[in-house]
Amino acid sequence: MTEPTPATRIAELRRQLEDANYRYHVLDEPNIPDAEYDRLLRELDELEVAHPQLLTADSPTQRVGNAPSAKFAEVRHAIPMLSLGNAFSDEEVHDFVRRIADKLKRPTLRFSAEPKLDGLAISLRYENGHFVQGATRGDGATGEDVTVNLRTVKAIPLRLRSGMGRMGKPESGMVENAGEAASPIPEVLEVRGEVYMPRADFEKYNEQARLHGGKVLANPRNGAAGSLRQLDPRITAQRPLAFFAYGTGLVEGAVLPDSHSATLAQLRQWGFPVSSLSEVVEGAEGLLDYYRRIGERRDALPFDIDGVVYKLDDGEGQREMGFVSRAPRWAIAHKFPAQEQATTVQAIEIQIGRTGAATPVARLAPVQVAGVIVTNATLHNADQIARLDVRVGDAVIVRRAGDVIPEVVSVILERRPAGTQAWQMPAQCPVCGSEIVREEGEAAWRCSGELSCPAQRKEAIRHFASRRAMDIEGLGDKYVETLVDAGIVRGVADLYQLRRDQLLHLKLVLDADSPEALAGAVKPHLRPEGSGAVLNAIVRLNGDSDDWRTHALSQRIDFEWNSKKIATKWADNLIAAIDASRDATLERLLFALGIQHVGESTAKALAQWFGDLNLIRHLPWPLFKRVPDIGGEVARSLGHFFEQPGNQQAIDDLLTVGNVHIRDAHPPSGKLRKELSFSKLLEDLEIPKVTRARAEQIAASFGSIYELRNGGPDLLVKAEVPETVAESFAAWLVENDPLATQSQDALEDLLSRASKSDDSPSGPLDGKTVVLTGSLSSMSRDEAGEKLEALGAKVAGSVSKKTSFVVAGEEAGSKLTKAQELGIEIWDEAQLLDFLARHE
DNA sequence: GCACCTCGAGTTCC
DNA sequence: CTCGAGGTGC
Repeated sequence: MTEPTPATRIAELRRQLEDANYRYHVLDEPNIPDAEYDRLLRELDELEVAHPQLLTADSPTQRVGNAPSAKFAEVRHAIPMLSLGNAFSDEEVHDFVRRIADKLKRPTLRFSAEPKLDGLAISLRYENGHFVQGATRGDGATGEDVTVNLRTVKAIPLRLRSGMGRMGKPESGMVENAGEAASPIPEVLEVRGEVYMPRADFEKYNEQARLHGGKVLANPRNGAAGSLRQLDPRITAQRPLAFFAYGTGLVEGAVLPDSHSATLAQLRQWGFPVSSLSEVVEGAEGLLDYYRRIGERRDALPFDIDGVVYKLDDGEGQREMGFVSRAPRWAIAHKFPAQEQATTVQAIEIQIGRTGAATPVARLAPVQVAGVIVTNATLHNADQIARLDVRVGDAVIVRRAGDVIPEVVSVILERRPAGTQAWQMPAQCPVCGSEIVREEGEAAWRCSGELSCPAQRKEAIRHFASRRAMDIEGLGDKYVETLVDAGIVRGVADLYQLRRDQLLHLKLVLDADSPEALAGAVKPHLRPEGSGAVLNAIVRLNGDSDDWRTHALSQRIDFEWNSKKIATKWADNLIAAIDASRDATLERLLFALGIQHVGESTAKALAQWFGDLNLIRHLPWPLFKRVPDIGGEVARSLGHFFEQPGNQQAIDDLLTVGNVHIRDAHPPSGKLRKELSFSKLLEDLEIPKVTRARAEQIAASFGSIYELRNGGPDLLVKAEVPETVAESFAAWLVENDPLATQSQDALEDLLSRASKSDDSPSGPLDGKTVVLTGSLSSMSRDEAGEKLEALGAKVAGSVSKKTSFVVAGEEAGSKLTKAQELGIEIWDEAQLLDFLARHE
């Protein structure tokens, strides 16, 4: 036998290595040991180095990767990568099948069912059989070019197998075989699939990472996604990534079989790993049976899955069903219920919210649920605890509801330790000691301390500064906490008087966390001087002026202050953000005040109808009911808020001392004026004995309420109003006097100005109700909402049959599903942009 | 008085 | 995202 030429040896080595890869990743039947594989790879590498002219991009040696690229290029998918509708119950699967059966008028339906891997969807492009480009799914239309990283994934073939070579023994698996005939290699082939990290490899990787102090991956899914987004492919090459193909995109120069199962078989022939769990089943019963069988095997599978996917198998049926938005009507993802775990309750604490609501929270022994460590879980309210009978020390089942928020599902009673006691809502607020009370008929218990409770005050300030309210960036929870504890900020108006030096001192307090850290920076001869109120605050904060911290801090402050070593950027930014928030819209300010039952939507309505804070803050509260969607409860709450002198003072402080300016004050809406006829107004004021009929009678005789106010009861009697009613009226005026003086101005203002203003300008979306869901790539949902509102639309938060249309972005969830069920028009981002462009 | 929309409020983790 | 409850129309 003669020595082979380098070219033939290289070809032979590549064939062997590719074959080994194929057997390992696709057939799951390794034919050579890892060491042998490495030896062949090394030999090939040496030959290629010696004969660089023979090196090709698709050689197995090229998987290791090259130097980092600066950034990923964008790749436009020739055919968009779809998203899938979701089903969570048997019922929804039946609906899905029924919809198809009805439309196609077929009694039996064949589906291809496969597990839904928890990884990262990608698209691979092959030209004349060579892997040329790979991209992430991105927004479905455009993804990122991660070709160099995908090259390092050994389960992804760099060249298609022609279909002529040895295919191994026929699969005992469930994929329908397309036959052994040679299939022509398409000129262009896009393969869609999922890159994932096998569980065992993920564990092994993390074990090594921990050993070497490297970065530990959070879960296999994040591991896969993070690995593909590495700028340096050499890092990706070290990550244990795998791949399964589940479909195709653009195909040119060849015709694929016209069923999903046969397409999968074809992909397998070309050398792609295809899940051997794929199966063709019939009807809803077949799907549910498949779902159940996979569910039973879920924990034993070598990879994470979050459900199964059903696709109508035949291409003709798929084409007839078509698409809704970007989701096919012929496929659906059937999700498994949120993963559950057992753990123990270490404590049940209560949190006090902005409104004083006392919410019990379970502190749990840390446990991993669906990929994240959970330590807290809400128990919603006392009723929920009573229903579950959760006790401290109990073993409980925790679930991440909707895969996000952890909740306690049930108690494992068999494991309840002896001597536990039923949990009870404490009688006093753990923060301020005020009584915790329950309103008649309400589920929530509340701390009665109102703004004297530090917890509520902090929450109120946090809310005030939050993004959707006054949007003071940089004022995080921790700073609010410390500012309030130190007594520097008592109410929201104090924010507007914060000084830079106060903030700098504060930051030192927060950053100092160990005696050593402080001591190192302290120069003994530097004594605190002139730090005044802030130092006092620190002393108070530490509770003890002899405390080491207080001494060390005061020294360090001066030292750092004098040597100008304090990081000032945060303080400067915060001051600037506070300054910027001085220019506010009425709507945001109203929302920021944190009035109970007044959220964004109600704040907006109030701003639009009344237009002026002075009017709103002095209005007799029953009049608020004239605004659509405001009823007795909300009106009363507004009244209660504005009746508190403290609140009025806070508003004054904001406007005068704080110099907050309302940008969009305007006269009241004309529509409001129509609502407020004199008789309706009288009725609204809820004056005892002034009934509807009486109100009409009075209104007929007088021009305005002020005529009455100033004329007194005699006037009423002259107008043939019974004396008892007149007396009641007079008594009401006296009773409401402190408020009435201001209310008179407010009312007068309202009545005199409202009639002059005209009403909302009309737009192309007048009267339409729009719901936004999912994420848009060209703008945020908020921005899109503003633009739609500018055109006259009402942007709602949930879908109902009143919804005019739904704008569905990426990863749209239940709202899209609901819109589909209700048959509501669905726009994708392109349609929205097009519409906005045409109506600017 | 009931059913159905909406909105408000609270919540976890990275 | 979910739950509870307010508002409104029937």
